[in-house]
Amino acid sequence: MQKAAIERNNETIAAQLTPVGRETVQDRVYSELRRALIGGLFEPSQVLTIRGLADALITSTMPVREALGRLITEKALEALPNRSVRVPPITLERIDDLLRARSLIEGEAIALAATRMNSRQIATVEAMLGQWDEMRALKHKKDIDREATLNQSFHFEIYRCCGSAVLIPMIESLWLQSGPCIRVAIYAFSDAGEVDTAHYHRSIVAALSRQDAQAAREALVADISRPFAFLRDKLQSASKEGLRA
Amino acid sequence: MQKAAIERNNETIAAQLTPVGRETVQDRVYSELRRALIGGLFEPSQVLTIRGLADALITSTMPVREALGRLITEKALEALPNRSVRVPPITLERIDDLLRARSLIEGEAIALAATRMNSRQIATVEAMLGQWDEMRALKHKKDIDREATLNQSFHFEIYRCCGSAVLIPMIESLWLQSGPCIRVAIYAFSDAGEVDTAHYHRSIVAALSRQDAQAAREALVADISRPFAFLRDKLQSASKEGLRA
DNA sequence: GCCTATGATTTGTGATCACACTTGCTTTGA
DNA sequence: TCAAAGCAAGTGTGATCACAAATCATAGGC
Repeated sequence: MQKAAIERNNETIAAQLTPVGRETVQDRVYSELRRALIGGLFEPSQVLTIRGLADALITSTMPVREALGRLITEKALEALPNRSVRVPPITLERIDDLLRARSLIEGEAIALAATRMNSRQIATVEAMLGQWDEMRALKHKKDIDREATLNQSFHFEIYRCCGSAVLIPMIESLWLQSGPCIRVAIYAFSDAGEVDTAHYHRSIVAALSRQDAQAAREALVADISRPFAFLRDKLQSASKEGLRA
Repeated sequence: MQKAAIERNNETIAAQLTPVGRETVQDRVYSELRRALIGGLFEPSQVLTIRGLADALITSTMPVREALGRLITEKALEALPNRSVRVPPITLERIDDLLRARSLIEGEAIALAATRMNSRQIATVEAMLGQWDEMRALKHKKDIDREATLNQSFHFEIYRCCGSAVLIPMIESLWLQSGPCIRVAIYAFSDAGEVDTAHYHRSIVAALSRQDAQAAREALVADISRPFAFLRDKLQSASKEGLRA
């Protein structure tokens, strides 16, 4: 019987080869736009055009328009009555609204994670803490993008442990929505001698490692509140300036 | 100066005319599919094809594929690795997951609404309660669709008062995701002599009218838990049957 | 000089076509 | 008789075209 031998042969080949994956152009465009939005590459109120993005990404309009449609439904972008699309502007109400939603949902996610993380998973996030300190020690000209990426990985590594397939996409949507706002705040931070972010992360990890859900939630809320509060103050003083002028 | 007169004239005309709206085909397709999903017209695990839907809706494939893409990003539909799309199947984990998320977010929304609703808004939902009783009294062959629609209006009328532009789309997404599950439960309910839904709604309105956020939240959670719990039991006994067979 | 109207350009939307991949059935060969 | 190869129908994806609406610029009139 040849069959079993052929089967075995195929299996050894399969073990050595890594699946090639069949990502569509649309998926790549979508991911790229997500990355740009969370990273704050687009500024609030900026208008995006299908053809402009298609040219920038070197594709046709088709994948771009579908990606834009998806981003609009998750409120990462906004469809104006003129049918043009822009990244949502920052308002005081929106900042408070986003912060409340993020505290609620990410708080719930981390509380769940606190009761479910095993020691290996905790070790992973602890290692990321180390990475963070390391980068900080080197202090190579404040690489904001790397810091932001690491921060994102840190949070989502934890959220993934909550075991909820419903909450995680919602958190991603919230990050997408708050991305442009946060980036504005981060830049302002970096000018105004920022406070120690690592401190909050350390208390999060500490709470997780002793399975203290409530403490983890509180530490997380403190962590994500900081840039929002900063941005809030900045916006309020700016609007006062505007009134005075 | 004619200008002011013309302006006035235009305004009086504008006051009499109702905006015609420029809904695109894509929007209509999207709304229609949403309605179908929340209403449970599609059953869990059912596969949907672009061309099939386009034929059913009498349009081309273009609006349909964009609408499907949007529904996939909000997890109302599921993209299989084969690139075909289906409505997500029901599992026990998913039921618990959805119920937890809905309790959390809709609970927060109603708690916010409880502190913000004015007497006119409360009167509106009270009136809906009356409508409900009325329909119930007539008892015309248990019009499940009308009941479901009224139930949806009742809930969203309240949620709209929470004043959060972030929470409401999330709630809509959750209804979209739980629509197919709920419908299965509702049908089972109607077979198994259902309990009094109106009771829960009455206690919700009572809590709202005395601005008791905590009581409103609890009543709401009890209301939305019921079909989920029912479905959960049904699924568990079904899987036991499956094992026995 | 400022406002209004007319034209050109840009932009989103929908339809159609071409292509690649999947799926299911039929046929063929051992 | 059964399994594998091959063929055909179906399906998603991306590109291009046609059209309508919006935006912008320029010219004309008060």
